[in-house]
Amino acid sequence: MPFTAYDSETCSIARTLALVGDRWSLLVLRDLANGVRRFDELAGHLGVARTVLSQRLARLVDAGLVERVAYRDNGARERHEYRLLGPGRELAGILLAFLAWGDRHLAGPDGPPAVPRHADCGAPVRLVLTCDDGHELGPRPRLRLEPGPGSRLAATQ
Amino acid sequence: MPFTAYDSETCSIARTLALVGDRWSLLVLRDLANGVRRFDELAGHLGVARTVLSQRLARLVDAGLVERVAYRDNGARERHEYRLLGPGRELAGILLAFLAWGDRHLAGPDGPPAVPRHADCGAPVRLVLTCDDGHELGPRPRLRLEPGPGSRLAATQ
DNA sequence: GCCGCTGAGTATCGAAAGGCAACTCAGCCG
DNA sequence: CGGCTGAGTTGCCTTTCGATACTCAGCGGC
Repeated sequence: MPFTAYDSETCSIARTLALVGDRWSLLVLRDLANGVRRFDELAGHLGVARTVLSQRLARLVDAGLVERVAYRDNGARERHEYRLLGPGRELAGILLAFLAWGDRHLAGPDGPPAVPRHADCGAPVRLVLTCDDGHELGPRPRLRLEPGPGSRLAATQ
Repeated sequence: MPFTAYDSETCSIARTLALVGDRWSLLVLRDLANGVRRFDELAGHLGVARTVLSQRLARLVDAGLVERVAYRDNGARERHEYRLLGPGRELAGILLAFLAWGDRHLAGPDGPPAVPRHADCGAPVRLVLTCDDGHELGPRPRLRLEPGPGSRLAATQ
């Protein structure tokens, strides 16, 4: 059965991309993961249009990746900030994969612009690809997607 | 120094997103990694507009992730297909990270729609996050991006 | 008590990107 | 010679994006 026999949109890659696969969502999540929490800070740092930021945050809140939390600065009026929830924090793997690839292929001669570290021990962090037989796969793994229990056949063709 | 002091676009995450961070590029790469190589097959399976597919393939070829190779079916005229190059195959980590997240959070009750396997031994494959001190970080790692040698300060502010 | 400031958005409008359908183009086959 | 097929390109329309301007709520100063 060729790969094209399976519905493209059912795949978890496609579903996840539909949620966060635009130009800005992952950058918003990156900033949230690094302590940038307020609307104007996000807009200023990312350079995203405020309308778009507003929509993206609403979508992320809706999907349960982010929560909107009230706060109050020293005698200022109550405002809201955005914080990662558990599912949002689990996106770290995606962000690290982007980071690692960019470091290998798009970094300038000075080296990587940013290094991810374990917040608890301070050591650099890396993603490792292993298979259940215990092989460690290198950076260019040969692998194949096979249909799982939730697979569906493509509607057309 | 707060995270916002560093230029958002210099980050490898931002650079990689600028290259493949749209609705379709990663799906094209997913299909290429699974043996779908021809323009019409890709267009049909993904449901992407042919114009957009054409642009995306051109960009991927340009960036060196994909090559355009001539082939000839039994006595048909020469045509071209698209194949992953090394840097394109290295995107597997990104695809697997999307897949894993989607399986955890967006899969239906039937389970994951697709399972990634090591092409050599057939065993399922997974991404593991470790730090250089040997800790294995769980699915919700607490980590922080710190400036690396190639970091740059933000232009404004 | 009014004024203006600030953070956090919405409104509006032109520009860019995406999608659909129709057209082109090259060569093989009958 | 005319049609078929794979691989795009062209044109047109719709949706999304981005920039600027406006709103809104409350606090602090005067």
